[in-house]
Amino acid sequence: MRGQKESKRSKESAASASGTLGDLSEEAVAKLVRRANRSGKKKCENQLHPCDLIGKQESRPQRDKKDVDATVGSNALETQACSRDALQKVSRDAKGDGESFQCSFTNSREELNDSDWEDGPVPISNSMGGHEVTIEINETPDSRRRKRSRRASVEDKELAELVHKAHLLCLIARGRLIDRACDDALIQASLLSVLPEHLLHISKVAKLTAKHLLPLVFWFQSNFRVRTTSVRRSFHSALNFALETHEGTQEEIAALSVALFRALNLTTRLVSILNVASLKPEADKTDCSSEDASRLSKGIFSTSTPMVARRNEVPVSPATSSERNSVGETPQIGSYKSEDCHLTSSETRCKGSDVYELNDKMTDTLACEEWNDMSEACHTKKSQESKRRGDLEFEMQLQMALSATAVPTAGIKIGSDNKDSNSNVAKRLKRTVCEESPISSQSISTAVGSRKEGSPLYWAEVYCNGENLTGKWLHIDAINAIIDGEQKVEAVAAACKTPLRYVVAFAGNGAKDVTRRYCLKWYQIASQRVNPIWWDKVLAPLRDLEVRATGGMVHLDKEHTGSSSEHNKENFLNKSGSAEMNYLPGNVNLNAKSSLEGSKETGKGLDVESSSRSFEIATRNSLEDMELETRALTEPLPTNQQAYKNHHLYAIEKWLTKHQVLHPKGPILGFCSGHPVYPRTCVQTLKTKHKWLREGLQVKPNERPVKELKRSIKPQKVQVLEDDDYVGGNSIGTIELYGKWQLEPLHLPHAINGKVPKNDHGNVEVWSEKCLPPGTVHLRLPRVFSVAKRLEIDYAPAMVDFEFKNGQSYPVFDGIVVCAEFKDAILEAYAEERDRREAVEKKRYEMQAISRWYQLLSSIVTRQRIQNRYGESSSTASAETENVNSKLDVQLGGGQNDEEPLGCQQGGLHENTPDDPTIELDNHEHVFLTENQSFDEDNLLVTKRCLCGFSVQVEEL
DNA sequence: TTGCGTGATTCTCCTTTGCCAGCT
DNA sequence: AAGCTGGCTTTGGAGAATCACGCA
Repeated sequence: MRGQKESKRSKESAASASGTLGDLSEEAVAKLVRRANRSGKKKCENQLHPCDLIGKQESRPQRDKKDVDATVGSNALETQACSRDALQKVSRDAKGDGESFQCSFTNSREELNDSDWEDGPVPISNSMGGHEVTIEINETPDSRRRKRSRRASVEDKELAELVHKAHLLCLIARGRLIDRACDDALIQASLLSVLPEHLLHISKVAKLTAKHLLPLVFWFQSNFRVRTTSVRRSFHSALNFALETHEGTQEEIAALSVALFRALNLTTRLVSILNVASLKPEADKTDCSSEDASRLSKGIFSTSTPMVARRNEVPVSPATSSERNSVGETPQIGSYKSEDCHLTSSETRCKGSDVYELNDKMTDTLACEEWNDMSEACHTKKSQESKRRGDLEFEMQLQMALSATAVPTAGIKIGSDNKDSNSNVAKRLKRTVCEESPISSQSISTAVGSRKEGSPLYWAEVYCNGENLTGKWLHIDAINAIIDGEQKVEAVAAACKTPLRYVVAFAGNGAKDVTRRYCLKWYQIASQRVNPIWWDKVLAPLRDLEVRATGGMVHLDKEHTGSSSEHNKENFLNKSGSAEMNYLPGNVNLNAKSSLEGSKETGKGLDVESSSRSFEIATRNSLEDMELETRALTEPLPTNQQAYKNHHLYAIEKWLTKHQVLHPKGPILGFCSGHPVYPRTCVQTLKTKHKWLREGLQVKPNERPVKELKRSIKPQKVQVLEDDDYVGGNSIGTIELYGKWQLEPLHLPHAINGKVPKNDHGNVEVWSEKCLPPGTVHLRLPRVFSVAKRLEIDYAPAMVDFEFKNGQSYPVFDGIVVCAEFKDAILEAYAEERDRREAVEKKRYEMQAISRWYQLLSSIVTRQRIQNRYGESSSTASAETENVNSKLDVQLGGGQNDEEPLGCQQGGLHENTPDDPTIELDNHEHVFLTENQSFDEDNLLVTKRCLCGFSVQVEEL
C-alpha cells in the first residue's frame, strides 16, 4: 500500500516536474473534475438546498434521533419537487464546475448548520401555502457532543488541495488577463488625455520617490471611484467602460491606476491578494456564502474595499469630503500614514447602513443565485425570511454605530418585524462600528471587518529608483490614496478576515510572488500555502516574464553602497522587529544566506555587501529577491508558544518531537513564556543506526546514542526479542537514536575474488546506490539470477524494500548484486537468454495459433459434414451454414491477400462439388494426397485438395 | 479576543528477512 | 522434480494532528 502511494507520488512529481504551466493546470483541473464527479454521487445525498430541509425532515423524521413533530401541509409535494430539482442542479454543477459545486455544497451545509443557532423548540412558520408547519426539535443533552464535525479524511484533503491549486491557477490567469489589459495602448492614451498637464512631468523625474507620486495618486483617487455592482462583460470592455464613466469595480479601478502609471513610463506592477479557496477542507465553511456569492457575481476576484463608497454612493474625494462631513458622515476608518511622505488620506468613508443592507441582501440573493433555477418559491422564501441571527446582529451593529456617529438613519431600512429581536440582540452587543482609532490599530473595526468585505485586494507597485539609494518597489493603493503602506496591508487584511496567503505581482504577462513583502507573520500562513515546490514550478515561467518586463540594472554607488546595505538591513529589521525581537538567529549570516538563496533562486542574485566590493551593478530583481529573503530570515519571534511548533526559523524545546533534539543547544534568541527560543537550524533529527544505514551513513565508532526511546513490544515478539536484540537498540525495548553529527560515510566490505559480501540473511540491502558494497553492481533484471547461477558467478539477491502483509514484514527482492567485473558477461548472457526465451515464446505462440486454427477448421469441417447430412431438413440451418461458409470464404479462402495478424498460418477452405461423382459425401473423410497439392511460391501457400473437391490453403512455415 | 492547557478523537507511521499448496 | 505463483488470520500500537472546550 505504501508502495502504491509512493509510486503515485512519484508519478505526480514526475508529471509536475516535466509539465509546463499548461500541463500543470490541465492536470490539476482534470483531477479536480474527476474527483468532483466521483464524489458527486456520494455527496449529493447530503447536499440539499436549504429549502429541502422541511422535506428532508418530513421524509426522515427519526434522523439524528431528533423528535420531529411535523404537521405537513399541502405544499409537501412542491417541496419534494424542489428537492429533486435541487439535487439535479447539484449534479449538474458538480459536472460543470468544481468550484461552484463545492461552494454551493458548503453554502448549503452552512445553511444547515445555521439551524444550530437556536437551541430548543424552533417554531417555523411557513407562509407559502398558508399552512403552518411547526417543527419542534428537542436536542438531547449530548447533541453538542455529536455536533463535532467529522474530521477531514485524506480524500477530503486531496480534494481541497486540488480545488486550492485549480483556484490558484485561475486567479493567476485572471491576474495576467488584467495585467495585459493594463498594457493596452488605447486605455493608457485615454488616461493620459484626461491627466492634468502638470502631472505629466512625473515621467521625466530622474530619481522617483513617493513624494513625486503623491499628487498623481491624489488626482487619481479623486477622479475614479469604486462601485460594487458589475456587469458581466469582458474585462477589457469593462475597463473601457470604467474609464469612460470613471467608475468601476475595485479590480477595474486598480487596473486603471496601473495603466496610468505605465502610461507615464513608470515601472509598475499590478499586485493582488489571491483570495484562494482554503487548502484545508471546509475551512471556509463559515464564510463561504458571502465570499462565494460575491465571487459568483463579480468574477473570480471579489471586489470590495474598506475605504470607498459602496453601490452608487457619491464618490468620496478629498475635494468633496468636507461637504459630506457637514451632512454628518463620520471621519474615517482607514487612513494610512506613509512613513516617508506623512501622507494622510483622511476621508470620510463610513459605510452607510443602506449600503450594507444592500450588501446583505445581495449576498443572500447571490448565494441563492446558483439555486434560483431550482425553485422560485424556495428562493423567494429564503431571501425574504431567512434573515439569520448573524445578519440581525450585523444590522444592529450598524445601527448602533450610526447612531453613535450621528449618521442620518433615514436610509436605514431595518424591518419592523425584526426590531424586537434586534433589541434583544443589541443587549449583547458592546462594540461599535466605525469608531475612530489610531493608525496603529489599522483603523478598521473588527465588527465591520468580521466579514470579508473591505479587504484590500488590488494595488500597484511602482519602482522608485529614488528610494533607499538602491531603489525600491513602492506600494501604492491609488483607490484609497495610500502610498508606501505595505506594512499595513497584513493588518487590514487580517481585520477583514482575508487571509494573506498569496500576494502576487503581475507585469509583462508574468507574475512574481511578493507575499514576503506584505506578510510579517510568515509562520501563520506557511501552513496555509500550497506545496512550495509546486508553487515554484507554476511561477517559474511567469517569473521570467515578469523579470523581463520589470528588470533593470541598478547602479550601486560605491560611496553609498556599504551604507545603503546597512540602511536596508536596518530598515528591514526595524520593520520586522518587534519588542521581543532582540536577536537574530545566531548562526545565520543574513547577507551570506540571503545572497546564497537569492542566487539559487534566480541565478543572478547579488549580495549587496559583496557587490560593493566587486560589483557596481545589480539587477532590480536580484535586489528584490534579497530583500524578500532578508525579510524571510528576520521574522519577529512569535509571542505564543504553539507558533513554535512548526516555525521555520525558531524552535523551543517543548515542542520538539521525540526524534528531535537541539544540537548545539544555542544560541538563545529570546524567550517565550519563559521558554528559551533557539534557531530552527539547531534542531536535529535523530534516527536509529538502521535508518542511517539506509541513507548510506553509519555511526562513528565509540559514539553514544543521543537518546534512548522505550519501545513497545508486541506480546508475540517478546520471545523473539529475548533471543535477539532489536536492530536499533542494544537492550530489549530500547531504541537508540543518533544524530547526524555522529555519522560518517558508510564503509562496507569490498568484494574480493568475485565474492559479494552478504549480510546474515545471505542478501544485500540496496536502499540506495550508497548501500552497495564497493566493487559490486546492482542488476535489476527479471530472472537474472538464473543467468548468474548458470555461469556459476557469485551473487546476492538485492533486497530493496519490505512488504507488509498479514501483519508481517516480508522482504522485497529486485534483481541481484554481483561483482562489477562480471557485469558485462552476465548482461551478455542475459541478452542471449532473453533472445532464446523470446524465440521459445514465439514458437510456443505460433504453435498455439496453429493448434487453434486446426481446431477451428476441424469444427468447420464437422459442421459442414453435419450440414450436408442433415441440411435438407432445416432450411434455416442451411441458410446459416451458407452464410458462415460465405464468410469463411471471404475471410479464409478468398482472403489470401488479407493480412493475418498471427502471420503463422492462413488457410483457404473450398467446398466444391466432388470431382468424382462416385464419392459418397455422407461418410466421406477428406484425404489430401501429396500429388493433388500445389504450392504458391509468391504467397508461400500450400493448397491441399481432397478428391471430394474440398481444398484447404495452408501457409508454409 | 486571544492564547494556553487538556482531553478526546482520528490519522499516519512504523513494524521488518515465510510458508505452503497448487500449477507448470 | 524443480521452479514459480499467489494466497494466507489483511497488525496494532505509538505518536502526531486536530478539534473542542474551559479558563485566564
